[in-house]
Amino acid sequence: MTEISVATPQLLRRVSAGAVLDFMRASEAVTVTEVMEATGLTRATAIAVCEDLMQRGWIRELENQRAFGGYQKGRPARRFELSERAGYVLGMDVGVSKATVVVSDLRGKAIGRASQPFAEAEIPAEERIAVIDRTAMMALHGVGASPDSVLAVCAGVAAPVDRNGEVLVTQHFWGLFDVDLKAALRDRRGWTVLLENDANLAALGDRWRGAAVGVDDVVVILASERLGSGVIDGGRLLHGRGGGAGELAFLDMVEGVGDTYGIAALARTWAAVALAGKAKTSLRDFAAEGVEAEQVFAAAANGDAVARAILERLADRMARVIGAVSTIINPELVVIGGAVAKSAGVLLGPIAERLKEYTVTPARVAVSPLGDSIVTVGAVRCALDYVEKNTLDLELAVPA
Amino acid sequence: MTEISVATPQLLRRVSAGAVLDFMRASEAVTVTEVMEATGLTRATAIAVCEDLMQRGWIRELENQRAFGGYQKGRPARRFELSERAGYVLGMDVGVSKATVVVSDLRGKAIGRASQPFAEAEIPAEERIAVIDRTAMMALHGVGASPDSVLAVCAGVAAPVDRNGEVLVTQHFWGLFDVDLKAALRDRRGWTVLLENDANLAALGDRWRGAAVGVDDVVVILASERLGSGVIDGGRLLHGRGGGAGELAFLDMVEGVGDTYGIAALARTWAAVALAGKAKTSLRDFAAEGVEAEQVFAAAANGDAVARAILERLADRMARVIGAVSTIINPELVVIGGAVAKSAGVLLGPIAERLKEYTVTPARVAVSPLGDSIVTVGAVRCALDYVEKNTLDLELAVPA
DNA sequence: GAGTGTTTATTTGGAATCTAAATTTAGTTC
DNA sequence: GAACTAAATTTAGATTCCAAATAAACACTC
Repeated sequence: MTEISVATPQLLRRVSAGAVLDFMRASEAVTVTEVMEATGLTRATAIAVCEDLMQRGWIRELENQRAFGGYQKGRPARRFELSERAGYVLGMDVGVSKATVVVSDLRGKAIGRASQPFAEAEIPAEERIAVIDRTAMMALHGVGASPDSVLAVCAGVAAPVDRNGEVLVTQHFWGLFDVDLKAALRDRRGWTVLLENDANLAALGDRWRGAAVGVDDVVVILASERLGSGVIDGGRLLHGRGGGAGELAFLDMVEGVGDTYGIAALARTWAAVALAGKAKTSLRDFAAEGVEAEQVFAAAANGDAVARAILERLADRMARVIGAVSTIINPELVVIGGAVAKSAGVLLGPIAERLKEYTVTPARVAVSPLGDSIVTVGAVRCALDYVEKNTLDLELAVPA
Repeated sequence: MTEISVATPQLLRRVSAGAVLDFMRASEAVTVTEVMEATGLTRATAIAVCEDLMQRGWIRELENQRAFGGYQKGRPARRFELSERAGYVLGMDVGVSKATVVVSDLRGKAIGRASQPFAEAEIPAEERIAVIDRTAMMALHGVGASPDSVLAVCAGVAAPVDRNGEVLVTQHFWGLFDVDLKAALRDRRGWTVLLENDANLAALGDRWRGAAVGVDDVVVILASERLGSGVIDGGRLLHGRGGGAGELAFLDMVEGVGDTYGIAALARTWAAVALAGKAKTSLRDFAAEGVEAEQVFAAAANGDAVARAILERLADRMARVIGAVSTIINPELVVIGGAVAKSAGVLLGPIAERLKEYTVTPARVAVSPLGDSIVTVGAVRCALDYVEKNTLDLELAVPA
């Protein structure tokens, strides 16, 4: 599509086509009459737009119209449908120890997935990129999709990313390498790569298909190993100056902790301490070392006193964090996400109870059902957002 | 202007007119050629649009073109200019004890002002409205403007206001009366009234004409009597679910304070405590009661030890607040605003020094030059934003 | 002061896009 | 097969844009 700088008559078609496309994304097969009703366009225009979009490859016309619908009379309507396989998007979760890639069609259906570990935590940048690229190619190959058909890629990383997708502050492992993933994948595959903070993607993901569906003001806390959060206000992600919005490290100043550990990390640590100290009681069921967070939750469920004390402590800590967030951000809902979320349900009650002590505007608290795929789900959503916003500027590999 | 639901040819003119208007708002008298260069439109279209806007009354054509510019050759260009007096906006600061109203032209120039005290803190709603209305009429009368020429009104109140301008949570004095200012002024005067939290308006104001010009990620703390803040991220105000975003009451959980006092309130209180306790030393210059915050700042400047200790304490407290904000919101700049701002400059150094202890992403800190007019300045900006966004849907009282 | 050059205003023609209304097409119902 | 229905297509008219040509107003030079 040609670029449009000022208001030219072509802008109209652009607007109309966007409206029709939006409607089709939200529907199954549709008739022209339905398009007219949804968009307010006249029949002539609606048909012209549909034909336009067909030629570009974004939608297709169905055969066998008779097979559809329960209508009886009159000339049978043509039916159009989003060509959900006209292209694909990739959602990536680039963690410390592994890379995960999800292939999604244009309706957001995940149709492929691949995951590959990094050999070690501190491998060189190009090797890291090679692993990521290989994982992406594996995932694409698994669904028989060509790299040319990838319309956008979104990658989540555990570093602050500003709203332009730049990693400014070097932090954690990422800064050590400063892998320029955007340039690398653009050069190798010609892909458009969007970078985003993993907690921010978790927020997008959970708002799309998690506990926060339909909620415009929500904070999603990735709470397993470290605490980080993605903040959505009025449906928009908060970034801050350098992408650092949503950091929760101010807990340090309350408890003097050196870093912001998440639920799983703390459960493990506190359990290990309790075992080492050989306090009066229990945690009998655990091996003396290598205690896993899930074991602590399980023991608490079985009535183990020490484990329950740990959960109490966890709940209080989370209530403090959520209380502070509730006060300053005032979300409607706070979601606890990440791998630990499936266990964290038992914390909801205690957290809600204590929350009132720490804020006068307590948010609802929930756990995300998305588990550890919360970041890739968000990455897919982010890539789809880009594609949906830029559809009419994108060219498909196979238009006709 | 007729409402447009779908993409009709009139939409084009709308877009073009908007672009021309935006350019004219940012310029003095302009020629058609300048409009062409700024908007990309052709001469014919630019002229048509200008004539359109003239007919609606938003711009005017200048006589005596010869008088302008340093150009020499060719046919003299017609010159157009924003009709900055085509209508007015009102910016209101509705405080606990008084109401202030500023009249502004369409270029944002304050041309009138009036202020009226409320007889007592707890007067009935209708009386409160009557005072506000009377203040507005006084301000308008002062500049010879008719109520019909008011295009929008924005009022700042010390209560949470959500992004739709609704006061949800009843809080402080406001909730006691629940004055429905929007409906009252609409019914009485036919005005469109936008409600907004006072700290949010302070943020808009300071970003417009204060210390935060050009900064997209900024937090403005109204810090005189109570602490409240307005958060702007990516140029957009944060509201949260019920308009409560920007509350800073989580300090409570650090120091066990019952409410969130601001700088002036604390300076006064701590000074009074020091005097009552008759500690070892000084504050000699103050009367034993009725200590004012400014006196504390003045005494500190003169080397008074107790006063300096109070400032140290204030700086530490502010550093904690700003530290927490810096971490979770990550703004580029934090501005201290309100009446106390002019004295608070001496705190900037100590605050910046301590800030590093409380966050790893410290923001720059500044004081606002807007003093206690920061809220009305923001209210004017907010009302202008509304007018500028809706210009083509508004009708002027005197078009031709 | 007549000729030349520059800049702007105005007019004309053409293209894209929308709406609205009339006409054709393809099927159902009786 | 005639009447009816709903969708598709065609045609006409309006709006708005761009592009190019023409006209006007002024300055500068000789």
